[in-house]
Amino acid sequence: MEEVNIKSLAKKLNLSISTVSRALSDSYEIGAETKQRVRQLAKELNYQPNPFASSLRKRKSNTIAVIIPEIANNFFTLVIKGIEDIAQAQEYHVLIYITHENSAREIAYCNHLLNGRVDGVLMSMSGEMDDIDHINSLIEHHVPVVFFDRICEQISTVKIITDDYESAFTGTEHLIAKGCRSIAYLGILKTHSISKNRLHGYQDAMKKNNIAIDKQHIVSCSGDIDQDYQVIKALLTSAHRPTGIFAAVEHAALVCYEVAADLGLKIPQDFKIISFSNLRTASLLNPPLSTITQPAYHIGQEAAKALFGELKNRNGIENTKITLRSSLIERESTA
Amino acid sequence: MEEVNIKSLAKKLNLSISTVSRALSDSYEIGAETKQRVRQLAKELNYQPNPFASSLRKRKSNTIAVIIPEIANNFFTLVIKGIEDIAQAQEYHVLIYITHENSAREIAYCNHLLNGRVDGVLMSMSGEMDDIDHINSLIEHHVPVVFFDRICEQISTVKIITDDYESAFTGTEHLIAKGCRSIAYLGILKTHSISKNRLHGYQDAMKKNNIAIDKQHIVSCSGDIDQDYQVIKALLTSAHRPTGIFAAVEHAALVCYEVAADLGLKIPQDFKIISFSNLRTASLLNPPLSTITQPAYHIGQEAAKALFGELKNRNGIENTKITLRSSLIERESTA
DNA sequence: CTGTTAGCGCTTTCAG
DNA sequence: CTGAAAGCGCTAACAG
Repeated sequence: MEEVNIKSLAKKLNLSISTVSRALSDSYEIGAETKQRVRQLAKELNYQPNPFASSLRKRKSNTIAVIIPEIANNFFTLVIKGIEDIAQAQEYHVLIYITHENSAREIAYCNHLLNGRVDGVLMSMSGEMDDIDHINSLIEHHVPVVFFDRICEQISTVKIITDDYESAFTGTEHLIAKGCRSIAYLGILKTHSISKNRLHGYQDAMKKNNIAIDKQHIVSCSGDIDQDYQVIKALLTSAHRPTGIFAAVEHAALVCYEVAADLGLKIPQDFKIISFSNLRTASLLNPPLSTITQPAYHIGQEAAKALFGELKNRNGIENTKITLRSSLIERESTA
Repeated sequence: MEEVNIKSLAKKLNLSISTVSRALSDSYEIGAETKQRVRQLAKELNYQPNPFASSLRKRKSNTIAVIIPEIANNFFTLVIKGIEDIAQAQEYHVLIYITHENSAREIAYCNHLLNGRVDGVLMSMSGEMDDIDHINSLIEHHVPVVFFDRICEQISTVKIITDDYESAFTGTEHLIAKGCRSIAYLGILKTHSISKNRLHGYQDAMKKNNIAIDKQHIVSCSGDIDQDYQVIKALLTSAHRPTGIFAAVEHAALVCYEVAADLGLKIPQDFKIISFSNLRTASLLNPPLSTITQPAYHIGQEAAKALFGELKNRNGIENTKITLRSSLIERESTA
C-alpha cells in the first residue's frame, strides 16, 4: 500500500504539486481538462487528503467540540443528534467531551482546546457561573463558544436556551391548580442559569399563590443515583412529605418514581409530580408523567447553526439569546 | 495574544527548538534542570502543543472514531459513555459519527477515515454483513477496527458482543412459559450478526417447543417511528394478532406500548411482551417491561480497551470474540 | 494557466 | 547533554 498523497499524484500526472492541490480544491486558475485528469486519478487511487497537514497549514480543523455534563440522558442525546446533523451537512467533525458534572474537567477540556484542535465549541456548562476564565480564554484565542441550555450570562456570545423561568412557573402553577399546597423542588442546585431560572420560576409561582415554601422542600440532587435516592427517600418519608413535586431534572423524577414504588406510595394519590424531561416513555409510565419538554433536537441544531454562522461567515459572534419554547405536556392516567 | 509555540519558548529560554521539544516530552537526554525551566515557562504561558503539527509528524492522531447507527437510544448512549471514560484515561479524543442506519453513510465515513484522522475505529455496523469492503480498506490502511454489538463475522478482529442467540432463545421461552403460543418477532431485519442471532434464537426456541411460526409474525422494523407504528398497528389489528411479542430492539417495544395504548389493548392481558432494552424506565412502565438488558457501558469499555490494547501495545489485533452476558430481567406488575 | 518555494509547528535523526 | 536541520503533507504567495 504505497502512500497516495498529493506528491505521488503529481508525479503520476506529470504536474506540479501545487497544480494538483489547486485542482483538487477547484481553484479557478486551473484548466478544466487538468482538473478532470487530477480528479479522476484521485478518485481511482482513492486519494484522501491528510487532514493534519491541511489543518496545520490552514489553521483550521473542520472540527467542533461539544462539551456536555453527561450523556446518558435523553436531552443531551437529542441535542447531539441535532448538532451532528448540522455538522454533517457542513462536513465538520464532532468531538465529544463529557465532564460528568465536574467543572474541573470542564476547565481542563477548555484549556486543552486552546491548541486549535477545534474551530469552535458548543457547550452546556457544568461549572458555576462565576467560574468562567476558561471560557474567556477560549474566546480570546478566537475559538468561538456557543452555549446551549446551561449558559453563562456573563459571557457575550450566542446562547440557545428555553423559557426555563416561565416553564417552571407554569409547571408549578399546574401542580397548584391540581390542589397541591405543599410542593417540593428537586434540582441540581448550582448557580447555573437554568438552575436559577427554574428555581425562581417555582419560587415566584409559590409566592404569587401565597404559599410559603418549606425550606426542606428545596432539595439538591447531585446526579448520582444512589445518593439522590437517599435524599429523595428522606424527603418522602419525612414529616414534611410534600403533596406535589416539581422536578427540575428528569433524573430526579425517575428517582421519585422508584422511591415511591419501593415505599408503596401512590402517584398521584400520595403526591403529584411534574418534571422537566425528554423521556420518550413519559406517557407510558405508571402513572404517566406530565413533563415540561424542551425541544432538544432543535436546540442542538440551532446551537450548531449559530456556531457555523460564525465559522463560515465570520459575521462576528453577537451576544444573542435565542429562546426556544418548552412544551408543558399534561399526561393523566387513562385508567 | 502572541503565539506561544515551541519556537517562542525556545527563544525565551535561550535554548534550541529541539531541546524544548525533548524537555516537554520528558526525554532522557535532557538535564533535569533544563527540563524544569522549560516546563515552568510552558506552564506559565499555558503552552498547548499544536496537535496537527504533532500528528502530522508522528502520524498519530490520538483520536478514535465511534461509528454508530443512531444515538437517541439508551444502549448506544451508555456505550459511548463507556468508551469516553476509557478514552479519557488514555488521553484520547473521541469523534462521533452517526449513520442513521444508512450503510452508504457508513461507507462514506470509513473511506473518509482512511486519511489518518483517527488511529482506530469502534463500530457497530449499520450495513449488511456482506458489504465489507470499506472495513477491510480501513484495516489495510492500518486503522484497527473493533466491533461491538453489531459485528461482522467475516472480518478478523476483536468483537465485543453479547449472547444474543441465547438471550433471544430464553426470552422467547420465557413468553412460552407464560402461556404464549402465538409469538411475533419484531426486529431490524438485516443480515447483521445480531439480527440473525436474535432471530435464530427466537426461531429455535419456537421449534424446540413445537410451535409453528406464522410468517406474518416476523416483522421488520425500520427504526422510523411513524413507519414502525403503522407496521405494528397492522400486526396488532390483524386476524393473526399474536399473544406474545418478542422485541429484538427497544424501539419496537415502545411502539408496541404506544400502539396498545391507542388501540385500547391491555398488556399483558391481550399480549405479553419482552424486549431487548436498556431503558432506565422499564420497571416504571405500565405495565413494567421485562427486558433482556445488555451491559452497554461495559461493552463500550471493553471495546475501547481492546482498541487501546492494539494502539498502545501493538500486540497485533486478534480475531477474538468477547461475549458479555445480557440479563433477562423479569418485571411484573405489582398491582 | 502552471510551477517554484516557503513555511504551518512539531519530532527526530545526525552531529557535536 | 544540546543544537542544526530535514521533513511530515499540504497551501498560498510569488513568479512566470
